[in-house]
Amino acid sequence: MATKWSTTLIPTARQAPADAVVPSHQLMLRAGLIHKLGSGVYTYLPLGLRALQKAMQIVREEMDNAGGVEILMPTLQPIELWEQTGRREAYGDNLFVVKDRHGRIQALGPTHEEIITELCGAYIESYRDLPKTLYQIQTKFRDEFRPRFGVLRSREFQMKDAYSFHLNLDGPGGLSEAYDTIYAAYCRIFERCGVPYEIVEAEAGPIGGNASHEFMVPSPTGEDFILKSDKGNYAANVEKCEIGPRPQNLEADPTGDLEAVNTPDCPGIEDVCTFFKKQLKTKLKTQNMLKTLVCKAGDTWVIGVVRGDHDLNEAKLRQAAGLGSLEMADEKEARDAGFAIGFVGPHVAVGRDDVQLFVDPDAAQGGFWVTGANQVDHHVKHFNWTREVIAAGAKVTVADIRNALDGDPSPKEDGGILQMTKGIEVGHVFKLGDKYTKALKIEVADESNERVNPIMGCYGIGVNRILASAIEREGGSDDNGIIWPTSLAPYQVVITPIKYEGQAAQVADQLAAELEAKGVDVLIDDRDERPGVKFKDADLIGIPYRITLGDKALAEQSVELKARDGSNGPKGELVKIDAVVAQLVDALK
RNA sequence: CGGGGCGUAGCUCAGCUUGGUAGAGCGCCGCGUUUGGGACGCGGAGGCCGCAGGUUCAAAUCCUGUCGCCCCGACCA
Repeated sequence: MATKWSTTLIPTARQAPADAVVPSHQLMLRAGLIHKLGSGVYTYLPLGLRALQKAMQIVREEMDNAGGVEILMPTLQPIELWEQTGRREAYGDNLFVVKDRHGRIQALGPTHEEIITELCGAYIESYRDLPKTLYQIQTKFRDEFRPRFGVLRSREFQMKDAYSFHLNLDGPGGLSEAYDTIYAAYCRIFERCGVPYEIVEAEAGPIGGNASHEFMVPSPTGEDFILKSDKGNYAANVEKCEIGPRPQNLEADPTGDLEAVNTPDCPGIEDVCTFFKKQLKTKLKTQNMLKTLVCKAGDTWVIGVVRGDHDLNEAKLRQAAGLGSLEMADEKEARDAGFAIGFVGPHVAVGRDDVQLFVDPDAAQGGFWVTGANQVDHHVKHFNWTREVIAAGAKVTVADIRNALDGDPSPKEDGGILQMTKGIEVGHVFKLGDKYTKALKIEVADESNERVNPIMGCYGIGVNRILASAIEREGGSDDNGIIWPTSLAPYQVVITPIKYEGQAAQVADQLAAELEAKGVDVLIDDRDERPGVKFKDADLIGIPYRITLGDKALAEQSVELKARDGSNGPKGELVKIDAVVAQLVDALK
């Protein structure tokens, strides 16, 4: 049955609440798709739910096509599982934790690797049971430090998460095969949803190599930074993006004698520059400073040096050091170990055999450098690599350890230049390896009856982000409101009688029934409102086609058909009543 | 968690500096006139001025605390 506007709940608004700052958020509120209950928590109203369900159904169909089987796992998860995999710690405050009446602690699932792995352990015993791909579409909870942009970063959201289990990485039934299959399914999903997307390489994790890709919808409101080569053959998240070869020169001559400068209370790069300008009346640019970051891996200190205006990429540093894990050092611990945090310079490595020193090519240069003096409240100027570090007996390794920037050379070494854009992450595929099966001690018997940990892949899609990005996309909205892709639109057609009575009401009901019989979702605006209000609302909620029933057209046995995207002209076209259903069904294919 | 800002009608906001009967526009209800792109007139409803203390004869307004929300930043499978 077609829905009558008067019976459903579509609270449209002329103005968006002041809270909303990005287009999709404002329009989802104004069009009555969602209602905010608290920070990062939203009710899906009828229109929003219908659009969400359309997206879910597309995801479901394509996951099924890709060989996935649907299950539904609990939101409430025993904290012990999270402790066993070390992720209670790793997830930290982002994990919602609740205590039940018996004092047992549970996590509200932000993702389900632990749970699916436990499930695998319960029922999958032999290589004969593999491979297996299971998925669910479910509400996830993350205690985001900063929810924002409406449903783009909320604390409670809909996610499709899939997990596959395998004995091997390669070959038939291997992880890579499932990965490629789901990768292809994702392409179909986003195509069907009508959202433009780009696939970028993402941080690979334990397996390394090409083990992770993100599906991004290009948008200025995206929170992820993507770099693309202008040659079109490379795209990566900034977390992962490699930079092509850059010249280095550690042997350059000093610019002067090393000189200490008293820089009280200036631990940061900006602080020092400001201090130089205000107190010393000397101009100092951030790119003339060396940023020296202290990281720790086990008993070894790993020090990364990048130019003051660059950002250290911890994953790159970890790889350069050949380590499995690495983190920024605890400040107190580092101080106790003799690092003047905030005032560290590369020459701190001199005479210490518990320190590995790495420098980014852009920082491995001659010229005028200011850096920490390895003494609180002091910096040095005229720092020189050869004199201060190499001749002093410390070893330094030059490596790509900083985040890529707009204009950097492409790692493909083909003269390509990296360009930075922003994107909304709507999907992520990831080869996990045996991280979880190992941590939870899940084993299956292989062909020779050896007990082995299966390897896993995980594959996520942010379903409500699909909706937001459909609105954020180029052409997803105009001054009048949303313009839905037909596949996601809550209704494909809205029938707008100028007055819902007499012949107009009859024709409206009849057309609605015929369209519904053909599988088209129809909304009838039966409200007693002025035509202008109905038109504005129809535009705002973004239904792809509007059939307008007015006296003049009806007198000619016709209706007006107007496409929301303007594709059949600003005024639409006149279509005979007995032809409009066929024409619409055709257009909606 | 650090910095900044905001909580007054369903929404957008004024009023606060200089304490003295709580306001506008939109929305809502009633009546009438209207009826092809967010109509008009008249009449109305609706607020513990986020909450709790304090100062004062008197607090939306000043002070303290607290909660909520937003923005920027650090952080982030």
